[in-house]
Amino acid sequence: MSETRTTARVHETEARVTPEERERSDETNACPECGGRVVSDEEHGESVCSDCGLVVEDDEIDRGPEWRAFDSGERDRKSRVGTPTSNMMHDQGLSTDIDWQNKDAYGNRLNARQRRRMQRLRTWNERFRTRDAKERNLKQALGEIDRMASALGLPENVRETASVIYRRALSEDLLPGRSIEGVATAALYAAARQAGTPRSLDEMETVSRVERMEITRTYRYVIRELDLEVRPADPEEYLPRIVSELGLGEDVERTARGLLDATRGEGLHSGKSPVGLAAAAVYAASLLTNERTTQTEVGEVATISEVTIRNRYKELLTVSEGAPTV
DNA sequence: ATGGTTTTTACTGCGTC
DNA sequence: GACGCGGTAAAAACCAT
Repeated sequence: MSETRTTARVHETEARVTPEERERSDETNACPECGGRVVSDEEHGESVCSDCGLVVEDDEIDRGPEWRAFDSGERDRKSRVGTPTSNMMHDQGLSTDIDWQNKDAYGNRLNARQRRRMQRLRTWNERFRTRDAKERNLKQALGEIDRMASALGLPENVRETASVIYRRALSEDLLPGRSIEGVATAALYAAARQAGTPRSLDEMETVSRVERMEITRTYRYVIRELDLEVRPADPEEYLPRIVSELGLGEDVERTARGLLDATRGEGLHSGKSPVGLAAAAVYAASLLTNERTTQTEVGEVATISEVTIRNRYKELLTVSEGAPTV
């Protein structure tokens, strides 16, 4: 879905043309036949040459009132100029509303047969409209997912997964009451974890437009409702990124991985934040391999406090004492 | 809502460059 | 003196109940 760029621009905002400008521009327009002056005939939506009568443009939209009006009251009633269309409305304000009252245009009551008919029309009209709303919703969400994913440097397949999750959430009606942003973020968060390239909540928070609490709440909700199975993130999955962001070498990563493996069964990992463990492992490994870095630096790229790194890395080293790694 | 656990914040002292 | 590091206490956040 990467190449699906929206090619169809909805509507270029049309420059408003005041009647005066139209008059003026018409003056300058020459008739292609006889070279005479072309004037616009608003009443019929045509542009006509005043000399030879050639109709130059006949498909203009006539924005004028429907009939001639002789006084202001009549003008109000007969004008067909309504609310301007706007891109703020997803359908440009052009969708149809079918009145709930069972009356015809003259205010007369409809008979039973007509009422049933109208009821059916209402139903379908509503169905089409909500389908449109979902499409629009999806479009926005996918854009959002794309934006966040690239900000976090997440690969293509994660975006795929995220959009699948989002689609499912949408089709199971999980959206009402929740923000598009929030669900999109939750979907991406889940997708990243499933793909083995997790991003911490802090990172998600920095690229998302919704705040942490909503992300977690929505995330839990989505996971539960869709029965997504997400294992707790493995600290090792954070290693490559932390290491590379610090510009450390391959053996640091290997050593860190060794430390994590060596301590895996010791109950050290459970209940602790995976990022914290990973950060600590990297720091410890940097000591072991003499590729120095500082706790502060590691903490920064992993968004973890130095205190946590200190606590974790001491545990890592003492527990893995017996089994020297490399 | 509550309590237990983990993480963060803020502050301190020590040693080194 | 700035910096990296270690430690502590209290606050905040998180999670299961």
